[in-house]
This record gives sequence, structure tokens and C-alpha cells, in this order.
Amino acid sequence: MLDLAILGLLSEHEFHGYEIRKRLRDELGLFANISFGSLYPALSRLELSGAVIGTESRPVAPTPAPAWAPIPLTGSLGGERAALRSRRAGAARSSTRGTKRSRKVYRITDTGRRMFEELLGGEEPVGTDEARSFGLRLAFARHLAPQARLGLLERRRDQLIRRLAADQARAAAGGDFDSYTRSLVEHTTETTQHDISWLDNLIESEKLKQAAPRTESRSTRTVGTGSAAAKGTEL
Amino acid sequence: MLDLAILGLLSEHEFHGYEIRKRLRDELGLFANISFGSLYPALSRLELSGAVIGTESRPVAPTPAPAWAPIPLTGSLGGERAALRSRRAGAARSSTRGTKRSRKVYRITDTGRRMFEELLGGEEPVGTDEARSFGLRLAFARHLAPQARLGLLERRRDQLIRRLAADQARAAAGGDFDSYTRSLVEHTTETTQHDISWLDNLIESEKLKQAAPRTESRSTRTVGTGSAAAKGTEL
DNA sequence: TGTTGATATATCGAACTGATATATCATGCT
DNA sequence: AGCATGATATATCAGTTCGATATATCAACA
Repeated sequence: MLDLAILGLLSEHEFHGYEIRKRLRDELGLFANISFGSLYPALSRLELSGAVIGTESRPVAPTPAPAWAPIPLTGSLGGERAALRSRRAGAARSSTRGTKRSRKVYRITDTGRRMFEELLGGEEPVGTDEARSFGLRLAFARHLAPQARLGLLERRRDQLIRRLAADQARAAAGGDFDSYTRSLVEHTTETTQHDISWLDNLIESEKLKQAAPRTESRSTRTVGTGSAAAKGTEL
Repeated sequence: MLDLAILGLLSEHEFHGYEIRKRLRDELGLFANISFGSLYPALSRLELSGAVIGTESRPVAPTPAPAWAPIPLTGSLGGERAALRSRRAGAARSSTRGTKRSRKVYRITDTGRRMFEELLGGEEPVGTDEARSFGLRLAFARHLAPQARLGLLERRRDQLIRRLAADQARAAAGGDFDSYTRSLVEHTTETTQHDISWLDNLIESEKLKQAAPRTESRSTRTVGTGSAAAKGTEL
């Protein structure tokens, strides 16, 4: 699971560990604060299997080191700000000193790209936090072939339909539930229904997009996620 | 987390391991198919700490064993049916043979009850699948004092408010999201809003229940979870 | 007869988590 | 000027949960 997330991020840019964590937390919201105890071993694992290459960014440079040298092209917003800050500090104090703590920047390899595609296109693992797994795959769905993308959406819909049946069976059979448990089961059922209708919208717009790539592509794209958003309760 | 679930179930009845799993799956829906690799070590842990007592239900009985002996009072629906089946089979074939495989029936102790109350009333752990943790506590909320119950609901609401802020920050900042990611973020935000309004209803009815224990208690109880259920989209 | 499926307990390795340790540097408070 | 706080950054630890697998009994069915 985490491998997919890491490879997905690295397939678009190179990052160091700490920033992968930030990206996952701030942008996707999945893996709310992924633990370092997961992240760093995962990076080591991926490096060992040749999927990524980590280059140590050494803070001490024996070379004369012009201003651009100690900045290892992080490309991230936070990273760039940090680099700029330290560049200012370094210029003001001692240009031989490093930028901050040494960091290890990871780049994806061709092997890693192949692994990413396999993980993304392969069968979803059942049971292991299905919602998170699907969310992650959806966030990288643009890398999938159109028909694989549709398959992803429909498999998730099937999953939710099964879940809804279980929810409703629970609600029907739980005659001796207290009011709190009953409310919980009802709410869970509603949430599953909400998820299903969201997926229905996604599937519908995906089919439209694939069936009619010409003839008003602008309108098709607007329907895309716009209809799902329009259904949002205003609170 | 799992300890709380096990102790909660055992505080109402005695069960053997396999059935605890079934209850958790079929009734609550949380812990969808809890793994045996979690369940049995947890039971051993709890037994070691004196929270529960497991009594081996031996299938081979050297005593003449009248019809009631090999049935270890499981009390559960499935367990009783199994016991009845085997009682029939045993009577028809050989009364000295056991019921099925030997099972270990667990009972909660006073220590276990105290531990259950501490776990249920104590501070929720942050980060560790908050939704599941809250769902579990809500399912046992009837064991809480009224004011502790209200605290549980309000802490969860605060949690969700923070989550909503993060969701909205993500939606606002993610200008370069593709349509799939954008739809995911929007849907997540909606779901969080739905959760919050559900909790608002729960909190409101809980306050009503506590403020006016007399004067039409029947009406108060009806408002209880009924209002939350009435808000459900019909689909 | 045999084979599938439910019941039941147990153990394994892999993955993820929170906590903690270490280190550098910027910022703001006193 | 000094000092605490917090962000950046990597690493390791024990504990928890998971999926997979092994073992065993028995009912139902073909």
C-alpha cells in the first residue's frame, strides 16, 4: 500500500523522506501522518529492490561550492523555501557549511515505474482498509489506461454494494441494539449509500468521456466531477 | 482497541474466540473480519493480565456424561445451535464422544470490568483509525455515565471539525489536482460534513435526554436517534 | 465415499503505528 | 543576548494488527 503511494509521488518528482510524508498528509489526506517507522523502512525496501535510488545530499562540500551546489533540487514548496532560507543564511555566515541536516533524495527508476504500474493496475487487496486503498488508486488514476480506470471504479462499486448489503442485514437483524448502536448502524448505511452514488457519478462521467472523446469534450469534462460536487450538501 | 471490543462483548456474555470474531463482524461491522492473529493473542494477553478467565471445554468426558454435560453454556445463537446439533448427533451415535472441537470459553473478571471502564471512559487514542475507535466506543456508550457519554460525542465532534478544516484547506490549496483527485477531496469533505451533522444530532438528543429526564420521557426517547435516522437520504 | 464448508484454535512473517532519540537551524519571546 | 519552541530531517523500537496458513472435528450433500 505504502509502496504504491511512494512510487506514485516519485513518478512525478523526486523527494526526500520527510517531504513524502508531508505530501501524503497535506495533499491527499490519506495516510494522515504516516509514521516514520513505516516510511523509512519502505524507502529502504524500495531502494534495495532497485525501484528507487537514494542519493545522499551531503551538507559538507569540500569543493568551493557556488551558491547553487548545496541545493539538491527538491522542487517542493517547503523544500525550496527551506533551501532559500539556508542559502541566505549560508551566504551571510559561511558558504562552506551545509544547508541543513543531510537529506537523502529519492528518484524513481525504470524498475520502479514498472512496479508502480503493476501495483496500480493489479488487483486490489481485500480487507486492508479498502477505502484508503481505493482513494490512493483514484489519486493516481490518471496514470491508468481508460479501461483499467473504469475497472477500478466498478470493482470499488461492487465492493460497496456488498458492504451495503452487510450494513442492511445488520440493521434488519439488530433488533436488540440500543439507540446508540442503532444510530451507528444507520449512519454507516447512509455513508455507504453516499459512497455508492458518488461512484455512480464517477462511472457515468468516465463512460461518457470514453464513449465520446470528440463532440463537445468541454461539456463532457465539466460533467466529470462537477456533478458529484454539485450534489454536495451545503451544511 | 481490540481489548476494548473483547471486554465489551464479554461484559455482557461469555464467549469463545471464534464467536467473538463473528459477533464483531456480523453485529458491529467494525473490525470487518478481525484476524485470528489479533484475536487469540489478545485473549491470551487479557487472560495473562487477569481480565478474563478462559475455561477449556474438554470434548472427551470420562464421566458417564448425561445430556447436559458436554454443552458449555455458550448462550450464543450460533453456539447453541451447534450444541444442539452435536447433542442430537452424540445421543444418536456415541454419548462419550465430545461435542465438536474443544473450545475455550472466556468469562470477564472484576479486574476485566474495571479495565473495560477505564478503556471506555479514558482518552481516545489519536490517529489510530479514529472512526473505528469512536464507533466501538459508541456501541458501548450505554455503559458510560451520561456526562462521560456527552464528552465522548463532543470530543469526536471536535476531531471531525479539525478534519473538516484540513479537508477544506486541501480542497482550496489543490489547484493542480486532476479531476479524480479533486473529486476524491470533495467527496471526503462531504462525508466529513455528513459525519458532523450526525454528531450534532446525537449531541442534541443526548443533551435533551439529560436535561429533561422527566416531563414526557417518551417523547425525549423518540427524538433520541429517530431524528438522525429521519434525516437519512432515501435513495 | 469423498469433498466441501462451517466450526475452532494457533502461529508466522509482514506491515503499520506511536514513541523516542538525535541533530540542525529559524523564529520569536524575554 | 540568551533561550525556548518548533520546523526540518533521519532512524530505530516495541507493540498491534493483518493475511496466510496449518491443524482438527464434524455436518451436509452428492
